[in-house]
Parts: sequence; C-alpha cells; structure tokens
Amino acid sequence: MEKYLPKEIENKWQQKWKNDPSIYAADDLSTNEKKYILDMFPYPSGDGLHIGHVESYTATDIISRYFRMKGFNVLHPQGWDAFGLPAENFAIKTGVHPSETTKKAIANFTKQINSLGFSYDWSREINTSDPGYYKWTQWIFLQLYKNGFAYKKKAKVNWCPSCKTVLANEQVIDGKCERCNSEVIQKDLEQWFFRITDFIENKGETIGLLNGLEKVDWPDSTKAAQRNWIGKSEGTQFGFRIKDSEEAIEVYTTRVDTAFGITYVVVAPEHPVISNLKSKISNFAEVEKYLIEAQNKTELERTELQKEKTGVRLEGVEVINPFTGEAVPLFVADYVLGGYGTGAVMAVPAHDERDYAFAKKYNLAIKEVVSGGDISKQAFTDDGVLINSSDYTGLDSAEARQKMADWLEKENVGKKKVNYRLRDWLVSRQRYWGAPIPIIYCEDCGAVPVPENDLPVVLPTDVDFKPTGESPLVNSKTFHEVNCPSCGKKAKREVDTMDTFVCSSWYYFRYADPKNADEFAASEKINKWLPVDLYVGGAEHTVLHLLYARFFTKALHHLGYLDFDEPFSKLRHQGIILAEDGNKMSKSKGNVVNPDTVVAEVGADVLRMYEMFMGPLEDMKPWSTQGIVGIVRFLEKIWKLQEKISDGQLPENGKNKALIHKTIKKVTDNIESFRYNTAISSLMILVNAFEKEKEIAAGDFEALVAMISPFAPHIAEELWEKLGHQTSVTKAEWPKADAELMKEEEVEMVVQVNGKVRERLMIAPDVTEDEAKETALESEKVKAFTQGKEIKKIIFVPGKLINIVVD
RNA sequence: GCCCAGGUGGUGGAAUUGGUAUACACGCCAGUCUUAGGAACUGGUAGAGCAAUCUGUGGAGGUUCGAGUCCUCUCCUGGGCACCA
Repeated sequence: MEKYLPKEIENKWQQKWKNDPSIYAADDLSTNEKKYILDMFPYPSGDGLHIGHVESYTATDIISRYFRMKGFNVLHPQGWDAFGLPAENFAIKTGVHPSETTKKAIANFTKQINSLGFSYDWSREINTSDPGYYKWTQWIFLQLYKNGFAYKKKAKVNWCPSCKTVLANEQVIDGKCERCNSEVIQKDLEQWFFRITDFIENKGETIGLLNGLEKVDWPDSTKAAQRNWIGKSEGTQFGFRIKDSEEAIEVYTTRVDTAFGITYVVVAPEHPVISNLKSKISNFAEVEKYLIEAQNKTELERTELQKEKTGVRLEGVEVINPFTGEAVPLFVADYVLGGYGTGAVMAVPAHDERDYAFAKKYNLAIKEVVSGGDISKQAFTDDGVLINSSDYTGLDSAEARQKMADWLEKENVGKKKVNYRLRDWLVSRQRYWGAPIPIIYCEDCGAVPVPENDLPVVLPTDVDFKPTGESPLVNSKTFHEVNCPSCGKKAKREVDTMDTFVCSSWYYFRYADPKNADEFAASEKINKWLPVDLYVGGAEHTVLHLLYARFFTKALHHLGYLDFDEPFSKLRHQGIILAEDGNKMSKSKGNVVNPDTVVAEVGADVLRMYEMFMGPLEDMKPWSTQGIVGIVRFLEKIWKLQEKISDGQLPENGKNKALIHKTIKKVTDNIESFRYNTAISSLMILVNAFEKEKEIAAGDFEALVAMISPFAPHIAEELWEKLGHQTSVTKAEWPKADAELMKEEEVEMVVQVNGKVRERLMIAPDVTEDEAKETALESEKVKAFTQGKEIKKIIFVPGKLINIVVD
C-alpha cells in the first residue's frame, strides 16, 4: 500500500473543490432546514493568517460540514473587513495605495484559507471596501440619519494624537488608544454619532440591548461584559436650590437614603453652573485656575490620581438640601464626572468612600445617618438602618430610598431616574481608508443627505495620505467640492469617513444576498437565512463589534427591514492559543507559529485536527509542537487501516459493533455541543480498537471515514474515493447511532463497601439488585470488608455500581 | 472595589442527573524488531509502601451510603468594568 502523503492528497482535493464550488454552496431555493454558520470576517492584514484564525475557522468548518451531511441547507460564507488603519498607515510610510495593499493581502489570505480546506461558499464573498458594498453602508447611514438615529453634535470626544482621529468610547482601553496604545486626550469637536443609547431598553416591538441578552445563547461572560458596559443604574435625581437664587443644581444618586448625611455638594469642572454663578463666586480666580488644570489633565491622569482628590470651594455660594432645608457648601472637583448623571453629586462622606476621602482632606463635616459602621475609621457604604434622619429614622435603606423618592416626587423637586454608562457611538473618523459619510453641507440648506440615487459616494484616489487631524479627503477637490443636491448651489462634502466598525455591523446580512444592486439585501433572503445560528470569533469584540452589530439589527428591525431583532442566536469564542513558551504570540518575541509552515510540514488535516484536539475551543491553551505528533500518528493509523478492510462477509463482531455505535453517538453529541477535543478522543479509541482487529468490515470503516470527514476532509475524501464512492464524502449521510446495537453483553460493575471501591465484576447489564448483591457478597475481596459486620443498607445503580454499607 | 470564568498527573486535558478520578494524547521508562531513525510495535507510568493497603482534583469545614461535581468560608490565576455617585 502506498504511504500517506498529505501534501499530494490535499492538493488533489483542494483542486477538485475549486473546480466544483457548488458542493459547498448555500441554496437560496432549498426548503431544507437552514443553518447559518458564521466566522467573524478577518481584517486582511499583511501578516497573513494567524494560528488563531485557523482555530475558529476549523471549528465552524467542522459544524458546517457536519450539518451538510445531516441534510441541512448550510450557509457558511467568508469575506473581508477590508477598511482600516494598518493599510492606510502603510500607505503613509510607503506611498502604496491601501487598495493595493488590501488586494494583495486578500489574495494571500484566500490562498491560505484554501490551503486549509475550509468549505466556504465563495460565491458570496464580500469586501467592505468595495463600492458595491459600502454603497449600502452609506445607505444604512442615511436611513439612520433620516430617522434621527444618526446626528452630529459638538462634544468632548476621545482623540488619539498618534492616529490623528477621534475614537469611540469602546476604542479607548485604560485611557489609551485600542490600536496604537497612545494616551488619548479629550477634545471638543463636532462629530457624527449613532443613537445606540436609544436601544438600551425595548423600543416598541424591538427588544432592547439589555433584555435581548436574555434570549440569546451567548457565553455568560460576554453577556455580563455587555451589561457591565451599558452600566444601568437605578437611582434618584433631585434639585438643590442655590441660596438667594431661583436656580437649582440637579444631582443624581443611588443612595437617596443617605440624604440626611449630606454635608456638601460637588459639581464637575465642566458643569455650566460655574460660569452662571461667576458674579457670586468670591474666589473665581482660584476656581478658574482649577478648571484649567482639570481640563489639561488627560483621562489617564484624571483617573490615575484616584486616591488624591482635589477640588475648590465655590466661596459665596451655598445650596439647600431639600430634605433638611439646611444650606451646605458647593465645591468643584474633578472626581465628579461631567459626562455621567447630571455632572453633580450630593456628598455624603459618612457613607461614600470618595466623599469621605475628600471631606477628610478639606476638613468637612461627616454626619452618620446609616448605622452599622464605624465612621471614625472609614465610610460605611452598606445598607443599614437609618439614624439621624427625621421621620425616616428607623427604616432600613431600601425602604427609605422608596419613601424618600416618593416624597421628592410629591414635593415636585425630584424623581426616580435610571442612568446608563453607555454613550452614543461616535462614528466619524478623520482618516482616509473608510466609507465616506454621505452628507453634503450647503450654506443655505445645512446638512443635506446625498440622494440615494447618487450612492455610493466613492472614495477618491487623488489624496495625500499624511494625517493632519483633518480627513485626507479634504485635499481632494474632485471629491470635496460639489453642488447642493437640494438647491444646486456650491457646497462641500463631509470629508470624514466612517469607523470600520460601522462596515462590520451589518456584513452578516449581506451574505444572504451579496450581489444585490437594488437593496442591501432582499428581505425574503435576509429573513430566510438570518438570524445567524452560530457565530464564532474572538472575545476581544465583546463590547465593540458585538454590541454595534446588535444595535444595527435593532435599528433596522425598528425601521421595518428585518423580522428579527437579535442577529446572533448562538455565540462562542475561541480561546487564545499561546506560544509554546506560555506567552502570547507576538512578532517582537519571535514566538509566532505560522500556519503555512505547519501545513507544509504535516498537512492541513493534521493542523486542523490538532488545534481541535488541544482542548476546549474557548479555553486559552499553549501550542505544543511535540503534541502534533499524536495527530500525525492518528491519521497514519487510519490510513493503514485500509489494509484490514475485509472484502468478504465478516461475522458480526458484537463488541466492535457496540463500540462503533457508541462512538457515533459520542461524536455526534460532541460536535453539536462544540466539544471537538473529546469527539476526537473517542475517534481515537475506535481506531485503536480497529487496529487490534485482523479485519474490519467495509461498512464499519466507512462510518469512521464519514465521522472524520468534518475534521480532516482531505484524507476522508481520499479514503472515501478508495472505498469506491463516486461522489464526495460531503454528500454522504452522517452515520446513525443505533441504541440497540450499543448494548454490551457484559458490563463492569463496581462494588463499593462504605463508598470505597473494593471489587470490579463483570455482569450482564440488566441484573437485578438481588442478583448483584449476591454476586458481590461472594467476592473474597468484598468479604474481607464485610465479614462479621451488619449490612445496614445497599445502594444499587443498575448496570454500574453497588455500594454495601456496613457498620 | 464590582462582575464573569477557572484551579485535576511531568504536560495538554477527560469524567450524563452526585456513582470506577486521571479517558485520549504528549512526554518519560522498559522491552521487541531493525538498513540505528525524530520509525513501528508491546508493556508500564498520580504519590507512599515489599505487600495488604493508605493518601490524593488549590485550602478549611459541611451535606451524603457516596463529592472533582452540591453548600459555606478562604486562597490563587485569567478576563471585563471601574472616581459611574
């Protein structure tokens, strides 16, 4: 028999699949039940495919191939998240246009992906930088704009000085730019936003971003992270009247029960009340100095100095606590955030750590109103029973919160209020390589949407890439200077482009109808294929892509374009594959494993199967070059089993039959529950058993080949062909487990005495408790522990275990 | 500080409702064969002990005939959020 030569086999079959793309094509017309299995599409970087891509793409490929064999109509597409900064930065350095770089990278990615035998439906390939695609990104922008979900406003925004563009909140990690790690600063700029906060709670028929999490099958950690990011907080908002004035300062609190302990009020440096009260503030010079200092701090500086609180009293201004009628001093301090709640807080040093630290530093009164702590040492922040709180004394915190909020409402000075941490999504970018925002500014008409007939607004090529802080599109006269679509006068185009996350927020709709020139996708096709049945990708997109995509789905559902309001019914993340040394793979450490090298050495089937065998998909796990040998040996063993295929009739071998059917069941269950590592191990057990046989029935070997085909499609096709099949193993039926045939003639029964294993006996699987007891008590080993003792109890698990309880 | 997910041999990891702890694989040890190779095959491999046996799933308690699995407390690791009032 010839040797197992993965390279030859893999080339042969990849060529065949390429020549017959229909075998993996999704069928728009089929009435079979559909499965939409989706990978997070890659950014085609110059570095090529990463070993982590291989992990998640193999996982989805296995389940896609499995579902096809089960008779489902499977949609398993792939495409390119092709806009983005790396190509643009490369252009700045070298002058090579990003479209060139991207085109090259895509060609390389495609080659690499095909060398791994993934069963994508390439007829549905998409590319976000293709005008045929971003026309619809722009179209969706216009729908959002026309319905009030996209708007432009001046605001304090995150600015990355190195990337020279604004960033969304989600793209700032620990005060640093998600992409380049530079410290982010705050700037007042006029920018485009999407009203994502409108969809936090249910909106009409559309289930909200919070409630929607309850109906999807996503990892708990991901749901928790999204809830965390949205940051819902239920509290009370009420006003402090400024003494000798009609004006009031609104504060927000979750602890209105501590209101009798208020000893001062604090506003954020951005709070408008400061300039409004300028005439009253006797130390305004000092206050102004503080404001300037606060403004110059970066986000990082402002939060890094958490311990050391600073602030200035607004001398000459006092505010009235509505509960006590007491006048308390007013401070400005940058530990209060301008962008959250009302930008002002009531300070209760006895029951809040930050207020406590501030009060200690500036020698302010600390008044205890909830019993249970020792406020001479530290703030007591738990709930408790109220003291020193007039009529509310004696109530516990929860009850007091309710009654005090009711009182505020009755007095018309406050109400219950819900706040969220989530801000609207800032989507404009001052960069080149993205989808242009389809808006035209006219001196007379203002912001005018580009007419839908004029879409796409094509990205011009006559630009200078050097980032200046203004979009490079401003340099393109052909692009920038246009006529107003409304009045025809000279006007200017919006020069900012959209965040690449906008392009990736809807791409999974486009796969349903990728070539449609009249719609972003025909509604019958979208509603046929969507929602996505299984979505697999890295956990780093938890609050970025996954939140934005949900928002798009909800907005489009609300506008009547979709039948569903959650895009991804089931989500799983692949874990990070660490380098052999246990560190993260990185170019600078030189510990990166390149899939091309591994494929060249051991073949795609081995790489695919090894990555699935390493451990649970979602776990972080280190690469092991040594460990691959196990899979090489496994596939070689399967190859050699061909020699044992019997051409004649084999006598029924009961033991192997049971093992085959048990394996079918286990592999089937494991694939459906995404536990490929244990699926492979049970296949190994079956192969080890086959190896011990002199001959194997052809049908049994076929079942094995069918089962390995999702994991290692090339060797499976080759063996399938050698078994005499004319058609691809993809067209084969997935083997069925027969429960009758799984039954063993004899099973091992564990005999325990007082819960400890003392003996293992072979019995018929259906013996009764009495029979089992009798057999067990005859055993010498068991006797040694039961002799002369009274049997108090027998626990019997049929076919498995008997536990004899003695004194 | 808050919220998730985890801690099992030398290594990656197995273990339906609580029911044989360490499947499968790597590595290691011994052996067989050999054209000495990073091949193949056979056997062994949690720890202690000559053995019977005892001890073992981060730690301490508890529930149970029986706990890796359930409960309480605690330590550690990874991830997310964080001056959010």
